[in-house]
Amino acid sequence: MHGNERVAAVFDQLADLLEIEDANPFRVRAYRNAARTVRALGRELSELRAEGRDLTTLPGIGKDLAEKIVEILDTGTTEALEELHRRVPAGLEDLLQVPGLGPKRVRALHAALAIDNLAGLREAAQAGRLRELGGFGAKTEQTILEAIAARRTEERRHLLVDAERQAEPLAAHLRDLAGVKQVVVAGSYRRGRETVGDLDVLVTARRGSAVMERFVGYPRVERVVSKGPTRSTVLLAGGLQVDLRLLPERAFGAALHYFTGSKAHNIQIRRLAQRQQLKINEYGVFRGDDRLTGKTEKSVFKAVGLPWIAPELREDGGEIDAAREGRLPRLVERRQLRGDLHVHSRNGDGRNTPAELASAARDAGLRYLAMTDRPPRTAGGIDTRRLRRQWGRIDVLNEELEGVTLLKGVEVEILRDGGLDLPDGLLADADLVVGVVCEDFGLNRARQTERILRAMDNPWFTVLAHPTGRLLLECDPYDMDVARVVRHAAERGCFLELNSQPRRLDLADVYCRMARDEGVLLVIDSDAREVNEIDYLRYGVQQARRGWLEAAHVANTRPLTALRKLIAAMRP
DNA sequence: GCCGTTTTCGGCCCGACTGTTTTCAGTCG
Repeated sequence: MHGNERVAAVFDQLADLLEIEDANPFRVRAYRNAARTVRALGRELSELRAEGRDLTTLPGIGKDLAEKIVEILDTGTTEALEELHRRVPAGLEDLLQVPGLGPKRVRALHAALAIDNLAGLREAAQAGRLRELGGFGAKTEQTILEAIAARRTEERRHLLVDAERQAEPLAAHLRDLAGVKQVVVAGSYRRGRETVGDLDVLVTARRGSAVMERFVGYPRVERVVSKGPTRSTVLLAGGLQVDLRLLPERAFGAALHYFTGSKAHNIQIRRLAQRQQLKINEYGVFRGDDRLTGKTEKSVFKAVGLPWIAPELREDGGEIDAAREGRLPRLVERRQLRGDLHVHSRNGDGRNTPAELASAARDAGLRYLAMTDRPPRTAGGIDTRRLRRQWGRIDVLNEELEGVTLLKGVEVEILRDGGLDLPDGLLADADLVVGVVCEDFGLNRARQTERILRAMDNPWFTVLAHPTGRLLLECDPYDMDVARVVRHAAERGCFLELNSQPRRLDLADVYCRMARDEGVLLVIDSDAREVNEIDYLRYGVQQARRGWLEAAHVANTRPLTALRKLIAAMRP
């Protein structure tokens, strides 16, 4: 662990330990807020520091935390944490991760039974000693044992695409019940985050509808965590947790806003309301005891003098100021994409022919599509004759195709030293060249950055595909100075890709926004291996929206002639 | 510990559900 993540982890640890010590809850929250700020930063703290930037200008970071950041960057920890660790055993932090155990109970366990780790907790629960403690009973003991047995001690996140495959059938199941009016999945799912922790389902229905029964009776429900008249929680097979909230119709908008979040966005909106003597909660907008509105989300924003803000922007990333000043972005939409510049056919590691892909692309509303297979390596080197043959066939195909044009592309590997593994003579004959890193992820930051910069300097280089190499929930991005790569792309005039594969979504939202700010054009590509994956473009678009991108910032919203001009301008 | 166009001190979100209370504390989101 390094850099920002290390800083955030130390702050989270400080928050946990302080909470166990019963410190001022607002002080605890300050640490958690700071951890979140650091994770969402999009820039390396070490770089900001090197640039002499005042860290206290970051939201939620004051003098004290700025000093601690510097200390953690230098030493990996902070004296405050070491000091706390001398008083609070490290194992207590693990206990906090057990569902149902919060700081109060952890402290009680430690004080009364000297329990300071998970093993000790399990032993005491099995021996039936927990129930002797005030506030604990046989049921709690049982729940704790089950949680430890199932290793349900840490939260798991799920890819947006996986969550969608659970959410949509569940929503349909609820809509099928007579009396149900609206079913919306809110939360980070609605904001289009690349991974989601759980689903928040909001439902309005006629009085007396058996919504909760319908919900907990859904066939994929594995366990009912809680069930009440307005709120229930279940765990689906596969581990996704779903909260359902049954709402009165007049509060639907307020609840939709509240449960869409993000938390940080909501706090800012409520603060704005407070200044106008208003109170906003999930039931509506209030002045004193008078309920002013709440039926629609738009009415909630309007009550605090703002236009409706797209869910993708609600991360407390400046969207409220932008809304107030009338400079919210006109976010890119899926229907504005006219092409896809990164697709694999049967000539590479895809499953369909170029003709099949072309017709699928046309059906998906696209006007151009680049075949970007990678020429196979053979014993005698790289087989470029096959690629040339494919390009020849594309010329023939384009004669026959109507409504869509195929482009002659190629995916080329960026070598360890930043060279490209195909000769310039071949690249020059392609309509576009997509560069990828597929080996040597472990280079150090300086070398990895230099490698990418050098590759971009090749005169035929067009797009840096999946620029940071991350695989969500599987593999962290390789260590690279993204800010420098973005600036270099701006100088060089080449594109950066936003890869729409749901496990990539690379570039991440914060870097999309950085690219936008630096004047770099992005390309939203499907990287499809089969016709169905062209649909993945919608995930890319949603991620782009989270990065504040408008159609003007996305190269493949341009007509083909305009796109060709952009590419020509990059070339000698 | 942070923050400030009502404040440099005094705020900082709060309601639902569970399991344990015998009228509510703790946890969670």
